[in-house]
Amino acid sequence: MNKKFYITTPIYYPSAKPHMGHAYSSIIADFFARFKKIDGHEVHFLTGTDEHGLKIQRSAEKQGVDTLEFCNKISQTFRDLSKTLNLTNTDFIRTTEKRHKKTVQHLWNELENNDDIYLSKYTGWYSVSDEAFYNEDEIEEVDGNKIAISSKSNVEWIEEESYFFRLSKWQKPLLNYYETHPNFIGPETRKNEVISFVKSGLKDLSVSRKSFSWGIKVPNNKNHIIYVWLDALTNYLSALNYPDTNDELFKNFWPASVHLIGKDILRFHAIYWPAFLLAAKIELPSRIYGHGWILSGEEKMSKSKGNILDPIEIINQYGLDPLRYYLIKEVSFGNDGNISQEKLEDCINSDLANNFGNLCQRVTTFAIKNCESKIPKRIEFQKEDLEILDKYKNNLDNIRKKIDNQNINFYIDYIVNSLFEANKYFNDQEPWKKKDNPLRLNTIVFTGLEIVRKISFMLYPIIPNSSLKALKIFNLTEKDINFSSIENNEFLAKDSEINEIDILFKKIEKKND
RNA sequence: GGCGGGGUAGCUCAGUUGGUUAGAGCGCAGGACUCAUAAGCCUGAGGUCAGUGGUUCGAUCCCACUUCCCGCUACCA
Repeated sequence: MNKKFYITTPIYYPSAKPHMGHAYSSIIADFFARFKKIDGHEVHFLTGTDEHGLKIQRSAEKQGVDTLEFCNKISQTFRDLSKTLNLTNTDFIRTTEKRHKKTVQHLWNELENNDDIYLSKYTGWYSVSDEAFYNEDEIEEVDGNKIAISSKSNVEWIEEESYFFRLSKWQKPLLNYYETHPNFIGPETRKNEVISFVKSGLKDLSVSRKSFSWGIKVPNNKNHIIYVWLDALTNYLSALNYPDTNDELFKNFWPASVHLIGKDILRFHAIYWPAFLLAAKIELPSRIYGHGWILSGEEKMSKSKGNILDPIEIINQYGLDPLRYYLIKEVSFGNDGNISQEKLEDCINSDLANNFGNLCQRVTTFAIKNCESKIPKRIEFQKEDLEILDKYKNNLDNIRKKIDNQNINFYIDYIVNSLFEANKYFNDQEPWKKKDNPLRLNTIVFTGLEIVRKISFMLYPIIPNSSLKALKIFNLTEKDINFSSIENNEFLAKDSEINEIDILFKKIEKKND
């Protein structure tokens, strides 16, 4: 039986068009999905859109369009983004789909039957203009009017009937779970935040709303709709056809291997979600990972600052793979990352064009000119050849381990180092001086080609299109890529034709200022 | 305010369970080569590892204080 891997992105809230943060989450998820795929796993990779809630309803009203039509349109832009980013997602779920409603209502019933949901009243100081509730200590009285201290807007006392989830009951089980499953939340600092939050005490959670209608109805009370988070989180299950636990998808892929999310929604994933699952007696996902934000030059991107880097525009200008590579390489995974167009250009020139692209080119061209355009047949490895080739062999398990710990930076640093070594190898061996020694020349060329092939395999999860382009040198295609085969030093078919390839990455001409 | 993380080369960041000359990439300067996208390779410049005090034979790494930055501190997601 194949090993299974189930990874999810957040489902995106389509109240606005996709931005770099969405692109980042998706690209990273795709990286893991592709890596696991070439490492022999059966992969389920889910992304989608979260389409309920007051904000969506209002946005649609504002534009005077039907709410579902509004969602259809914006959800499509996210579907398009998946294409643009070349994601290998195996499904795309929308919370407005029937399959999802069915699952959410089933889960609701489970929770209610287990006495984890009860009907009560929600009370609090509400500001209509802020759309927010405030605590007693966040308001003050001025001229007999209650106002919110932070925004100075009027607040009114609201009492609304609401269903509650007994979150408080799960405080101890959650803490216990965190302790017995130290890898449940990553990275470590986020885990600490979550734990300290839970330790500070959990109140029951209001899980229904009466004030608006755009959502999934509470099964036995049509006046209420289900709180968006209980709704949204459930997508990870509905995409596997839960509650049909005999369904192949569910049997194969639950519990999820990784829910990849941004740090801003960690609480919902690391506290509410596991609490819901515990209450419904469903197994918990293996890992929740909250990555950082993508910032533009130290600041959050904002229109007024004019520092927005729109993923689509960047891709149109530089291409997809450079963006994928840059985001994965330059952002220290787990932390916030500062990106800039200038750094992106530097990265393209030094890493992709000069280092990887040029390596492919120099080795290939040399082989074409000196080995009759064929992969050398007669070779005899020497110490220095095996030294560089065997290094890969000895690192595969280590790389797998690092990937399972989401240590993306290790992975890409390993590749970059390999590129330096490869270029150095070719330099030191000086095959252009070995024209009177065909055996040696052939061996060096073969070794060079093997290295290009190994590195191209490793680069596939990061820059799939470029990797495949490079592999055309050897007539290799996607189905040939196999991570384990990196330890094979004689993978390439000897005596087979070598193809000339176009330049992989064009250098960016930088402006002089 | 409380809890947590952090301040390391011009820039982005690693690292040290305390031990002789503190690392990488980019950028910068010089050199040898020429297969290659004037790419690659070699060498070098550049840091009082935020500050002060303490523990220690010895601290960038441990402790205390100071200072600056950031995150979390429940129902907008």
